[in-house]
Amino acid sequence: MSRRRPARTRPTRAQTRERILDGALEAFAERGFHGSTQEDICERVGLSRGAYNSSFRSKDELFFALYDRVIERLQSRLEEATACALSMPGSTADNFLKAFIASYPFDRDWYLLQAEFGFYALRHPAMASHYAERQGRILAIIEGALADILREDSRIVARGLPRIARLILAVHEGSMFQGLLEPHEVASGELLDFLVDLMLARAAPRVD
Amino acid sequence: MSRRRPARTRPTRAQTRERILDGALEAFAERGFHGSTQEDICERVGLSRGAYNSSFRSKDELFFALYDRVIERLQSRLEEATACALSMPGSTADNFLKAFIASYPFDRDWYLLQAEFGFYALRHPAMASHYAERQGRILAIIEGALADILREDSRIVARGLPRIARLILAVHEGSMFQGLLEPHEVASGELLDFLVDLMLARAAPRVD
DNA sequence: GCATTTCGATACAAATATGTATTGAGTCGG
DNA sequence: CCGACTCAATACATATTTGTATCGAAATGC
Repeated sequence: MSRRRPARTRPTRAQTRERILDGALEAFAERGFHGSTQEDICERVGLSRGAYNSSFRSKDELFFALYDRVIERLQSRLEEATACALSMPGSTADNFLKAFIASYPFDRDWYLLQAEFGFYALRHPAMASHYAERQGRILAIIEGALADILREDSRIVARGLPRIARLILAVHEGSMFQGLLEPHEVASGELLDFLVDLMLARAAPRVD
Repeated sequence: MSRRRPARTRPTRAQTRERILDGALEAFAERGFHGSTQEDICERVGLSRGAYNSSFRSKDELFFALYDRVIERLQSRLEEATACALSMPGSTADNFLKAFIASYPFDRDWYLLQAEFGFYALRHPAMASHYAERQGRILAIIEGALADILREDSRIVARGLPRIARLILAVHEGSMFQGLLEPHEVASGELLDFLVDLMLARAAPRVD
């Protein structure tokens, strides 16, 4: 059949773009934004700088492309986890919170990269609002989930959902850092679980 | 008198060293480690690269020198605050914790720099243990202070002092970040105070 | 099939950063 | 005072890194 296309021997543009982003994720996580070079990024995924420069106009453009990809993935991941956790009936606030927290990415590269984004934003005011807006969505997801699951648990809700969401986020970040620095000292999720215990402490927090 | 020395017109070596470190603190905070150049650092304090290269053999050497200076300052600051807070008799756990927390540096440059150190450590395993050891001292200070002031408050202590200290540290870091990103949304110390409220919540955190 | 276009590799040019060498002013000991 | 020495500024050489230009292979449209 003349219609038959020869098997594709060359990857599509989008595919190589993704590969470059993969390399950038690794490189940025390992060496930071300024510490990563084109060569460094390309080597990791077996491409040449030609592909890099053909796909991205500048380092900043790549950076923001990667940023969008990461945020989108996190967002859908959290939304999915929330929907899933909310769908199982009869789960307690405690269960839900821990399940939700467990859905957070405890991934080294991911954490380092998103921290990199954060510090980039802190250092470039123009970026700050953009980043804050994205972070706001994450906070909104957390708040929404909390509001749903804790509807009756007024002793929690009364403390202010937004602040609780921020606290969860803060502990997650700080805890990730400590966990990566001293893996044997801090288990992933440990501090967050502890925080949840504190928040949900029954009227009589048992002392043993 | 022949003994009389002419007034010194040239700064001592140590003084210019300190000035360079000052410039580096600013530069690293604003642009990060890799993003800062010798020129950048020197300009901020009105020195030339000659002074830089005369004072430090390499960028890494400067980095570690700055690191030591920063850690020392934090350590003495926390120790002082602890001693001071402990010395006033009759203070409640709540008061103490908040006073202690207030003594933490909520300083933008300082935070960014120490974060820079942290990520440097995460990325250079050889540095990690060194950094962790320093952080361990900070944690020990917090633990010690907590142990002293909360001696009787077993419902807190029973939860595990080390974990509490780590939680405080984690919240401080995460809270600093959020506060710098959205100053109008998150007041400095707000999340830490909130955490303390959670931990010290009276047996009946009932809301009404 | 063949011409055109696309994409990625290689080669090249320019900019930037680091570290060394040199120079001259400032300091210290006799 | 005077020579030896120290330190910081300037000038220079080197090394990286980026971005552009060019070229060849591969895909697409007629």
